[in-house]
Amino acid sequence: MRHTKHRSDESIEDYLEAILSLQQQIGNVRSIDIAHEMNFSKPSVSVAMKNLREKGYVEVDNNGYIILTDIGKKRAEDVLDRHTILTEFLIHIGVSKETAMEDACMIEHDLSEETFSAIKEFYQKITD
Amino acid sequence: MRHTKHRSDESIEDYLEAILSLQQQIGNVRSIDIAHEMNFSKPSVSVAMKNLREKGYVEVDNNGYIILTDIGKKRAEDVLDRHTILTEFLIHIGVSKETAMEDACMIEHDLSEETFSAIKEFYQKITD
DNA sequence: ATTTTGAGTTAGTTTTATCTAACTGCTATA
DNA sequence: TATAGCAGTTAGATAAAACTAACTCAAAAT
Repeated sequence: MRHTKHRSDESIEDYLEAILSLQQQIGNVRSIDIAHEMNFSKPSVSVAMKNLREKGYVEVDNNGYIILTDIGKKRAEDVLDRHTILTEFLIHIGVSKETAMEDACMIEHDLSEETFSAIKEFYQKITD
Repeated sequence: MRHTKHRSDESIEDYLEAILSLQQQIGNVRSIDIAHEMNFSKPSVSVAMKNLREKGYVEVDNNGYIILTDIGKKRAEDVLDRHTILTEFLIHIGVSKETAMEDACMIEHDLSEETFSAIKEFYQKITD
């Protein structure tokens, strides 16, 4: 037996999000940067990058820089987009910035497309 | 190294919530009822109940019925309360009932007290 | 030129929560 | 009364994602 609702690929999305975010901040991204950013050990990131590579989300160039593939970039942007909107929404309804960011991070992987869209539209409506 | 933000006791809370919900529906609750409700195997539930017992959340009487302790009941009610409010909020902003329930279930464990309160208050405000 | 440092990998461990298989023991039915 | 079935448990397997220890290898510093 298997639970029907999966917590789908939360770890993958966290890594992709961190990679994109780091790219925007510092340009070229290495494994070690991800480790520092996420507070994980080097081996954890090494194994995770191998996984992302095998799934076609990233490539690694000769200098060890991690490059998002098209699908990797798309997924990373999706997650970051969710993160941003959720954070803004939570701040708008009175949550402190820090908590809003933390909680957005917790739930950004779990919300269905339907719910995310609804929140997005609702937020746009109330911030007119 | 350890991630700072824990996905705290999600499984425990899911079981407690199911127990309370079943109590309300059918009265006395056995392990097998939980297994059916949650679509888990009997051994999974058996082990989980042992865990809940050791943590002081439930007791089991001579007939095999599972009783929530005071702290178990409190925590179960907390989770169910979150579940209800979140579901109502999502429905209110246009999410279908089914998706709202599913998504509430996914995020009810993760939101901070601060965020949950903010959503609760916000929801009360907009439904006046 | 040797040593140190830094990045990355490999191997093996841990934890958690699921699973299946197989057992116990009670209850009810044939 | 014997058997069948149901609830619960135990033992062992699996999977994911983290960890530490220890290695390689190249670049930088002494």
